Amino acid sequence: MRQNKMMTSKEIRSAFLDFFAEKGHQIVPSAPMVVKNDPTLMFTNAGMNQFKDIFLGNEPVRWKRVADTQKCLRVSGKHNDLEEVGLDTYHHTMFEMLGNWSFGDYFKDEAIRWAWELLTERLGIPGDRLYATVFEGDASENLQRDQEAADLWRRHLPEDRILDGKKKDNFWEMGDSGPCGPCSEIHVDMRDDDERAKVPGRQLVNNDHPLVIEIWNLVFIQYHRKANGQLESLPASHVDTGMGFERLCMVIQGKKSNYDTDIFQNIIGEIAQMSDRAYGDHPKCDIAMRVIADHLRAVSFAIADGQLPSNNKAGYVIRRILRRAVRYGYTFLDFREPFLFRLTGVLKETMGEAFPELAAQQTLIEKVVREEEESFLRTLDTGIRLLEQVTAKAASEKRNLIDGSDAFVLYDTYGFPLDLTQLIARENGMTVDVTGFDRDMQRQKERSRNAAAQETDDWIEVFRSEKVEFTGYRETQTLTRIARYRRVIQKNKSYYQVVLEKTPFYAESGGQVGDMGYLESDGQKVKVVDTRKDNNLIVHITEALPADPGLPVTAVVHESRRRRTACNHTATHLLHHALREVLGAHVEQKGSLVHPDYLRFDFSHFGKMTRKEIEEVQRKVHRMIRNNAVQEEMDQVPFAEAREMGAIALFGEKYDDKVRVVRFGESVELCGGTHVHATGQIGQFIILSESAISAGIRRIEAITGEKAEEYMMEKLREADEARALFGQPRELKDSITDLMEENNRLKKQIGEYEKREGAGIREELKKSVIQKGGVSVIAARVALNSAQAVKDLAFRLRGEIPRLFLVLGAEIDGKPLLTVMISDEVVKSSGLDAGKIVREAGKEIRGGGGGQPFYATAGGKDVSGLDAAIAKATAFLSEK
RNA sequence: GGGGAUAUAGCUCAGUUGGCUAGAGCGCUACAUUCGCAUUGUAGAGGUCGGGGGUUCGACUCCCCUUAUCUCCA
Repeated sequence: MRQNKMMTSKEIRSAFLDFFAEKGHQIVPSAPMVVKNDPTLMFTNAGMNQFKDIFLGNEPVRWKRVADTQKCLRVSGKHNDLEEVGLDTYHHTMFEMLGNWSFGDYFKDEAIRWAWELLTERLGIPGDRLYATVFEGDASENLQRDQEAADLWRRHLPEDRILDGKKKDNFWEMGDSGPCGPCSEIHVDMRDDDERAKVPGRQLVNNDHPLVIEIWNLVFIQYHRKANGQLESLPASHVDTGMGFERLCMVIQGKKSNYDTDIFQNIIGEIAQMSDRAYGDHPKCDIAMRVIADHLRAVSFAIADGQLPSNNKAGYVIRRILRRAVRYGYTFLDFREPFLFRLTGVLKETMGEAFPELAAQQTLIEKVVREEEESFLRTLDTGIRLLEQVTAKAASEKRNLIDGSDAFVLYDTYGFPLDLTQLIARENGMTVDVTGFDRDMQRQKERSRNAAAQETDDWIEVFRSEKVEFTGYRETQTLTRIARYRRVIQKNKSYYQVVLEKTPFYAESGGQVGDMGYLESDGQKVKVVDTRKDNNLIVHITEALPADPGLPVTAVVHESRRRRTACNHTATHLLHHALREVLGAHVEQKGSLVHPDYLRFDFSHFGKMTRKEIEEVQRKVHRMIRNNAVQEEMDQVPFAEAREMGAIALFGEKYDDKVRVVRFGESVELCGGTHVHATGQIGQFIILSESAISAGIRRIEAITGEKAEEYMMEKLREADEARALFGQPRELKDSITDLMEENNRLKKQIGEYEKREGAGIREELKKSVIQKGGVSVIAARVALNSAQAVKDLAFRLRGEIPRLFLVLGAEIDGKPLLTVMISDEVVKSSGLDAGKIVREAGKEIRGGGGGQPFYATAGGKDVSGLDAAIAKATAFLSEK
C-alpha cells in the first residue's frame, strides 16, 4: 500500500472523528459497554445501540449528525464471538466500532461520498482495492434493487466492482420488528499482486477469505417492519454506519492480522516476555497470547465501566472471559501464578488516552483482576482435589474410564473445565467418557430452555401515547389510562405487562427496587407486583387486567413501602457523601441496592474501615439528617453544568446531556430515583456491617427509619435488661467482665468441689447403686429441669462409675423424659441396647425415642407413667 | 430466568441412616525451651453450626421460607 509513514491507531481514530466533525457531525462519547434497562441486551454490541430509542421514535433527535467510536462486547446472545477469539486472527470479544449517523438529515449520497473520501483520501487506501455491495432486491418482500446506492457508487467505482448482495448480507434489521433498510458494504482486497492477478477480488467478496474483508457497513434506514411482517416506508430516513476499528487499522498498517497492529502488539510483546516465548513461534502459544490480549481488554473496560466480575448476569460473563484468559495462560504458556493483572499497565498506556476511564481506574482494575485470578486458581485447586476422589474411585473399581456424569458434576457445580479433567485423567492413564458428559450437558440445556421458554403476545394498543410521563416524584396516586398491554406466559403462569399514559410507579433502576401497588378501575383493583424498565418504557407487572382496559384507571403506589425505600435511597446519597469525606475522594460507587427494608452500598476503598471511621461516617450522616436539608431537585440540567455543581456521576452510567440532579445540602448526585422531601424524614441511620466483596471493593449494609428505630430499641432494651440484672447504673462492660471473671473463678471452684465431693445429687445416686451380676445399677427419678442437665449428669456418672447401667426419669416442662445410659463394656458383654430399651419403656409414658446402644432418651406425654417406665427399663437388665 | 452446590472457631475445612455432651490443621494467648528469634513442647482462650419457622424424645444433620456466596445453562 502506498503509505509514506504508517499511521498509528491513535492517528487513525482521530482521523475518523476529525473528518466527520468537519462534515458537521457532533462527536459523542462512547456509551458504556454494559447496557442497562434493556431486557434483550446485556452488552453494547454495535455502535447504534445507544441511538436505539431515536430510531424507535421514543426519544427526540438532539443532533442530526453524530459520529463516535463505540466500545462493543460480543459475548452473548445473537453475536457471540467468545469461543472464536484467538483461533483466527480477526475475532474479538471487545472491539471499537467507528460510526457516523444521520437522523433524518443526509442520506445515501453523502454517506457514500464521505465514506469514499475518508478511506481513499484521508486514510490512503488505494481505491482500486475497494469493492462495494448493494442490496439486490427481494421478490418476497416486494423490494427493488437499491439502484440509488449502485448509481452513487458508480461515481467512484467501475461497474464490475459494485456487487449485488442478498437479503442476508445487504438488508439490515434491528430485530423481528422495527426500523430496517438496505445496506451497502465496503470490502477491501488486501492480497498481494500475484494473488490478485490470479483470482479477481470480486469472486472472494463475502466468501470468508481472510484477506478480502468487509470493513464498513453503511445502513440506510428507510422502512419500518410491523409485527405482522409487513414493511412500511418511514417518513424520515436515517443513516447508520459501522466500521470495525481494529480491522481498519490492520488494513491501513498493511498487516495480515488485527493482532499485528499497534493496538495489540504492545500487549502481546509483554505477554511474550512474561512467558519467555516469542509470538509467532508456536501456533498454540500464539492463540493463547491473542486470547489473553483480547480478553484483557474486555475485562479491563468492563471494570472501568463499573461492571465488576461477579456471580451473576453481566458480572458473571466478565468473570468467565477473565477465566478463559487465565485458562489459556495456564495450559499453553505455563503461567501458574496470577499474570493477567500485570498486563493492565501496558493496556493503560495503549488505550488510556482515548478512554480516560481506563487510566483513571487503573489501580482498581489491577487489584480486581488479581483477586479474580487468585480466586480462580483456588477454584482449580478445589476441582483437582475433587477429581482425585473421582479417579481414586475409578481406580478402586478397576476402571480406567472416568464417568461422564462425574466430569459433568465437576464442570457444572464446581466450574472445573472439561479439558483440564481430561488432561489430569490422561496423566493417570485414564480417559473421560465424553459422550456421557455431553448427554448430561444436553439435559441441562434442555431444562434451561424449557424454563426460559416464554410466550409473549403482541402489544395491544388501547390509547396512542408518545412518551410515558413519570409522576412519581410528586405523587403516589395518578389518574391515567392504559396505553397498551400484553400477556406473557411463562411456565404455565401468565402475567400482564401494562404501560400507562402516565404513572407514579417507579421502575427498578439505579439499584432502587420497583414499586408495588394496584391499579383501580371501575371499583376493581388489580395488583401490581413489580415495575420494570424496558428502555424508556415503564412496564407494570400485574396478575390480571381490569375488566375494561379502556376505562380510566387510578394507579396507586404502595405508599409506606415507597416511603421506606425513599428513606434508604436518600440515606445512600448521604452515606456516599460521608464516605468521601471520611475516607477520601477515591471512594466511587460500585453497586447499590435500595430496598424498603435495607440498603446496600458497594464502593471502592482499599482496606477495612476502622471502627472509628464507621462511627465517623455514621455521625456525619446523622448530622445531615438533623440538619433536615430539603431536597432540591433540578431536572433538565445540562450535564456539564451539573458536574460544575459538584454532582457525583458514576462510571459506566449513561447520562443524557440533560440530567436530573438531586441535592441534599452538600450531597449532590445525578439520580433518577425517588427521595424523601427532607433528610429529617430518614430519622435514624445505622450501619449493620462493613465487609469486603472483592479486592478494593467494600460493602456497607445499613438500615434507616422505622427499621433502624426498631433495631435501636431492641438494642436499648437488651442493654437495659442486662443493666437491670446488675441492679446498678454502671458501665455494662465492666460489670459483665467482672461477672465473667467471677464466673470463671466459681466454675473452677465448683470443678474442684465436684472433684472432691461430687454434686449432692450424684452422691445420692451413687449411694443408691445396686450390684447386679457385676453391673452397677442406678434407677431413679431426678429433680432436674432441662434435658441438657440430665444428659450432663448421665455422662458424668458414666465417667465415674464403671460397668454402669443407669436409668433416669425426669419431668421437663411438664413432660416426662426417660434416659438410659449403659457403659460400653456392659453393652459389649450383655448385648443390651439402650435405644431398644427406651423405645420399649417409652410406651409407659406414651412416647417414643431412641439413640445409640450406650445412650438413649425417650420423651412422652404422660408423666404419671414415668415410674413404671423406669421400672420397665431397669427390668431389661434382669432379663439378661 | 432455570439447575446444581456451599454457609460450622480469626483462616482452610472434617462432622456417618438424626443421637459417641461440636472436632482437626494453621493462627492467637500464656508458660516452658533459648542470650534473643525461629523451632519444639505443654496448657488455654475462641462457636447464635448464615437468619427465621417447622418435624422430633432429641436437629450441625430432615422439611419449608429467606439472605449471601460459588458454579453451569439460557
